[in-house]
Amino acid sequence: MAKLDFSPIADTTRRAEIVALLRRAILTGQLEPGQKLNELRISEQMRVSRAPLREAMRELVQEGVLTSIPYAGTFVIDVAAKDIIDAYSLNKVLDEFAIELAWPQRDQRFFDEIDRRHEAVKQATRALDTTRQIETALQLHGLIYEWADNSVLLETWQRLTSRLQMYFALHQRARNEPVPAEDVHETYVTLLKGADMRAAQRHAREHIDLDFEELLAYARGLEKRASKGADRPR
Amino acid sequence: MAKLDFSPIADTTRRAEIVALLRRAILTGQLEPGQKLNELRISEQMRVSRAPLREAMRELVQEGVLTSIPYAGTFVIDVAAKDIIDAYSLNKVLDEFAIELAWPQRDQRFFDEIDRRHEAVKQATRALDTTRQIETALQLHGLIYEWADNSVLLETWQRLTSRLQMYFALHQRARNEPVPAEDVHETYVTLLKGADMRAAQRHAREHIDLDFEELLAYARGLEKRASKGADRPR
DNA sequence: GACAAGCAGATTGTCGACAATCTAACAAGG
DNA sequence: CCTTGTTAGATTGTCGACAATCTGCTTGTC
Repeated sequence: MAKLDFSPIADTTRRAEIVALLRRAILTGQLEPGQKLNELRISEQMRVSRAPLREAMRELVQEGVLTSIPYAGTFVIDVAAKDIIDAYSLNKVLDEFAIELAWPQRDQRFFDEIDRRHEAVKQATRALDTTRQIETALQLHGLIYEWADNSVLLETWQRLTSRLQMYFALHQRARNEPVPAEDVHETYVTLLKGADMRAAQRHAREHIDLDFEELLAYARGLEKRASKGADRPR
Repeated sequence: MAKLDFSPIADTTRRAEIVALLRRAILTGQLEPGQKLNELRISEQMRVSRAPLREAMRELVQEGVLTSIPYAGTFVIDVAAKDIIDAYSLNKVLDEFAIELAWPQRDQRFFDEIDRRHEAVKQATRALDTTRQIETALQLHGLIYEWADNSVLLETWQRLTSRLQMYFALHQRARNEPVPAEDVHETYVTLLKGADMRAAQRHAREHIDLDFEELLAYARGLEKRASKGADRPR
């Protein structure tokens, strides 16, 4: 028998598709922070009943990108500067741990995959597709978590990533500029392929801090105009 | 005006109550790993329709204590030795981080609270209430996370805690013995109140490793009899 | 004009019924 | 005997309607 391994077939429930649609809308910033999600309106737009929509929303609430107030509504989470700081500082700690775990696990497939993902980032950058650029950059970053062989860690990082992606998307949307054309991941990739684990860990920190400053500035801007804005939860 | 701060009123949705009921049943081991949750049966027992029950299940799936396979069912997660190892090793890293963050935040309320929680553990131990003992011990442990002032970290730890509580409960149930009467938390509490942060971090690691060995032995037992057992997902 | 009571509309939470899918048992064919 | 096709039963996924709750406006009273 040919040794071909099939990937699991796609989820065929409406719920799963709704989750994917909503998540995408939130993480790309099409749904703004604080915005209320009207069940009836969305269910009509998607041509779905409210039951699977509500279940999907429940998932996203637990995922941390939505927040729900009984009998009031479900809202996209608000983004405060503190949230971004918190997420980033935790991300640093997790990164260091992930690199440590993944380090001895690196194999040929790892090196192939890192190049593949790096290439995807560069391609998205050239195409000026900011949304895709964020996605691919996070996927590149996620490689060490996938190789760390710690399911809980991977899960944790994926949750964290949801928010990071959202923050970055909001940031990009806000400044409304073309993204940097140079390749900021070159060093990171090189170090991950190298022999000095400590160096890789150190760089992960510094590299993160780089983007962080910009993002934080944006978050501070958010703080200021937090009072106005219609549809917000109390 | 008297400066009295009211606590938020209780959630009044059936969904929230169902989540609490199910979570408790799972975390105390009343629902065994791998067991299937029949929606119709449970909804009839709880005198609730399937809609809020299903929403509750969706939350618990995202929380990581249930797993769902479309059109097949929702199951209590299986516990493998690797899962316990993964959870614990991540817990170590998070503990170190939490202590670091919480350290400068310690105030009188912190010291009062740590004593209060420590007392609760001792009381549960004296009462031979194993379930409560696990709960209170984890609450004591969670103090540093609450004081760390990092919402993402706290959230992450709470998710992790769900599983730890489940693992411990299963362990206790399996060995079916009275719990140790001595106070294993004495040193931990003392160190957290002290002045040497590094020592506290070091102890957190070692203390964890202590319980860990026992738990892991139990997990290995689980591995062996993994093949049999009826109601399991594939 | 200020304020409380009450009403109307909109929205969320819950329900019971129906549709889609899976599982297991059985029959038919090689 | 093994494999494949069929079918009945059980279970999950989805729907449309109703109940509970919230919000904002109006009304009446002082």
